Amino acid sequence: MNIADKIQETQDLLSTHSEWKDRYKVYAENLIANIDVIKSNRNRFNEFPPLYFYISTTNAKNAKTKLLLDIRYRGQSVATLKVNQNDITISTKKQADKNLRDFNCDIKLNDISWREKQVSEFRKFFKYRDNSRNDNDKNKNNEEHNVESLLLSEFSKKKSNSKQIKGIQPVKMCGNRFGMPTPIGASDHNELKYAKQYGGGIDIFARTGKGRATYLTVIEVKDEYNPKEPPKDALIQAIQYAVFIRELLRSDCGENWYKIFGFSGAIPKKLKLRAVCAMPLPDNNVVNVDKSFEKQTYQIGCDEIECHYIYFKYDGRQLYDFQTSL
DNA sequence: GCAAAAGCGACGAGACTGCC
DNA sequence: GGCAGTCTCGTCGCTTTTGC
Repeated sequence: MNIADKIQETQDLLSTHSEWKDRYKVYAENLIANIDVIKSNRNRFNEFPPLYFYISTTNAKNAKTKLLLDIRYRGQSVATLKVNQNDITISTKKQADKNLRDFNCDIKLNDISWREKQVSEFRKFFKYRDNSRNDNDKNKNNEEHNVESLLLSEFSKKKSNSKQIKGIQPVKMCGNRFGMPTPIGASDHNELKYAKQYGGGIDIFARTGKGRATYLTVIEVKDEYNPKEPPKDALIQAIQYAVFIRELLRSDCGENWYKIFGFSGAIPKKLKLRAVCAMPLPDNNVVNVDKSFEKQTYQIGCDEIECHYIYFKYDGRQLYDFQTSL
């Protein structure tokens, strides 16, 4: 099946199952209603790399009375932050076992105040820890989460002279990292499924470009170069998610989502979305990596999807030597 | 408890296309 | 073809956090 067929297949799937339209309409209304409360609560404390805040659609929806943020290290949840009118507390109840197993962290926090000394020790522990995980890990997904997290940090930089790729900013929810959900499962490259609220999340959702030429960009991340799963497979997955974003923006609640994604104007008549595969290349430079799809475009009605790649080197700790068509 | 460093919002300049 | 509109990026100054 070629890419145009994959796009058509995704569109057909989304029009056959229209359940998502109402659901995403309600999500958008809830998110917009809570933006002020999330922002004002979020302003009460700083982020502390290499720990980062993540918010889910569910927590954003319930933020009115209590804001819950997931604190992640290398993309893995290590604590939960609770913010309400009276206090800011942090807990590792759910994560303590894995914190010890994966990172040798034995600091347990039991819903204690954010300003306690123990909490600053918890932050310090991760700040001065070598950016790696213990070897007993059976779950390979974690490497992908780390690459994803490192890419997000890289893309979030504001000073252009320290950025590997200029003109890119992740879509965030009031300053928090945010996994954009979709109602489709595209992770099995053989079969696309409609998955209701259990669909795949977009690995990295960003705005790329400058000025008027700023486009929403779906980035599918892989943690290694695997000939059995070539860049084009990851690209197709990104395209399928981009088709969903296109359908979402062209639905009743599209204008709301466009605002949530960081734009202040109206949705352009001709909307351009970008789909990107991002993956590390092997060290030995032996692989003649596929760039054939660079800047290829596919029409969906008046709109279009443009294909790109981001390749880089990854040594298990950091990313370097970026190459991109963006 | 205080000074230095880091985080972060506000605002304006620069960049760059979409639309008339 | 040109300019208005709308982004990213740079700078500034305030706030939070760290380190001693």
